[in-house]
Amino acid sequence: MSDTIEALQQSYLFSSLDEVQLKRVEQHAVRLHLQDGESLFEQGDPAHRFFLVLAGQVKLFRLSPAGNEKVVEIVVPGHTFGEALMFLDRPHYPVGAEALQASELISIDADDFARMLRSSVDTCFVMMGAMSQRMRGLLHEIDDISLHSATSRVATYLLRQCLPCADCFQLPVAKQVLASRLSVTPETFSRIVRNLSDKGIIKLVGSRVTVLDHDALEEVADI
Amino acid sequence: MSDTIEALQQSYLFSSLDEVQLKRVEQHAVRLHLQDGESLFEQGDPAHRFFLVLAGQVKLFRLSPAGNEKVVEIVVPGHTFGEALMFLDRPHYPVGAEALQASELISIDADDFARMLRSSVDTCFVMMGAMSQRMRGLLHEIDDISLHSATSRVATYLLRQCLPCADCFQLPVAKQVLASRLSVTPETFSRIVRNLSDKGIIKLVGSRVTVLDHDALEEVADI
DNA sequence: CTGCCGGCCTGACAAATATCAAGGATCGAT
DNA sequence: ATCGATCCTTGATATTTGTCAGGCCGGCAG
Repeated sequence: MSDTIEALQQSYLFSSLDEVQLKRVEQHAVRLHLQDGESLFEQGDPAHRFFLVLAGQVKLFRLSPAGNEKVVEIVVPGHTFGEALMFLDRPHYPVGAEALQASELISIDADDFARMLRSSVDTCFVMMGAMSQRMRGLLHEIDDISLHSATSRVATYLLRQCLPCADCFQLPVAKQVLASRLSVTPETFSRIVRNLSDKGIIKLVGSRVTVLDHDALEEVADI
Repeated sequence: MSDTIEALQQSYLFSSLDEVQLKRVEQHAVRLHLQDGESLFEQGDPAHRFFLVLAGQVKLFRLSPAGNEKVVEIVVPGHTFGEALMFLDRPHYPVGAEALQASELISIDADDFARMLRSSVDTCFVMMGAMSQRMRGLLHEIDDISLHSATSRVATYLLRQCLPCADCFQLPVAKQVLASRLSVTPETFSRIVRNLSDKGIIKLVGSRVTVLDHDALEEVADI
């Protein structure tokens, strides 16, 4: 079995497809490599393809008219992006995409995939489940931005990151990118982190974070 | 043909269903009436049903731990809400819902509708299109909140509202609700509107808005 | 080694927005 | 018409966060 098919199968979006369908997807799929900092598409470009990340990191971001950038999502290996657009009439990417590291992607033709979807209700349901979850995520973000302070957002983020490991982890991206993801300026991010350090709630060395006082951090997060 | 079926047919979500399917949906559908201010469900309630608004207005909102409220959407007749949840595992409403006026709704059983969806790929596609659009809306809102000032948001809202009619319209909801929808406090909303009035860009009498200087408003909106 | 560059931190300051408190308008019910 | 409740507006003040400018540090090329 081809490399590409194997990679596809491991992503939940394609998990309900049978052999024939997968082969068909593969025929319209293209592998591509992005260098660190390379742009994949710009906000507003017509959207004929969607993507699966195999390795690396890709940031999705919106630009303000003034040129400010808000990172909406950081896509990591195993995840897809842009697939929800194929159900719109004349789809355009609502965000820009740029690699944060050297990255490997598979790019899939949207029209062909949509045609194929018509023969797999199961995959439609997988798709709808995925979209529903993403909507929940977006809603949560709106909630976060409009009902919580910058400090609370940073604290919440730190708590989430330290869930899997025991109170200690690496920030997965540059601080300025993270700051944008959390809708604060790099300066404010730096100050908030410093504040938490001063209070003995966390320790930060480079991009290595240690949560010292979990309860206090939850207090600040104001969940 | 029954009242309910007729109402369903007019909503895009059900537009691809045939007679039999519609009848089936109808059997699990319930009409309900809400009084002004009456709550439909609370944030966190298990979500077994979704809704179609026939008349009135329903606000969807999130609550912060401190009890602050952010209006996420104001649902008007012909539109559905809550349907995206049926693809999640153990769905809970991520928002609360409350009538802003006396309202008429149809409530539809989610599980039954989902079962029926399996026999109508067309409707799946309608559904996915709707979800995709809603995601675009949410993304736009994130953009709005994090990349634009309160003034810009208010101006943008006013511009959108005056698109259909010629520079003159009624605010569809109480100002405090609108303020929350735009993620500002009622006080700030009031001040912004006053500011625009003082500059001769708009005129506001009660809830009747007249846009006097369209260009200037676009300037402020900073689209 | 040395100097440069990018990312990050810090301080002083400015701006936007929220908060608190009070007064005024509006509308429906009596 | 009057009363009361609710919504809206306004002013004074506080807070949060952003902006600008400069300095620091670490990695990398010369």
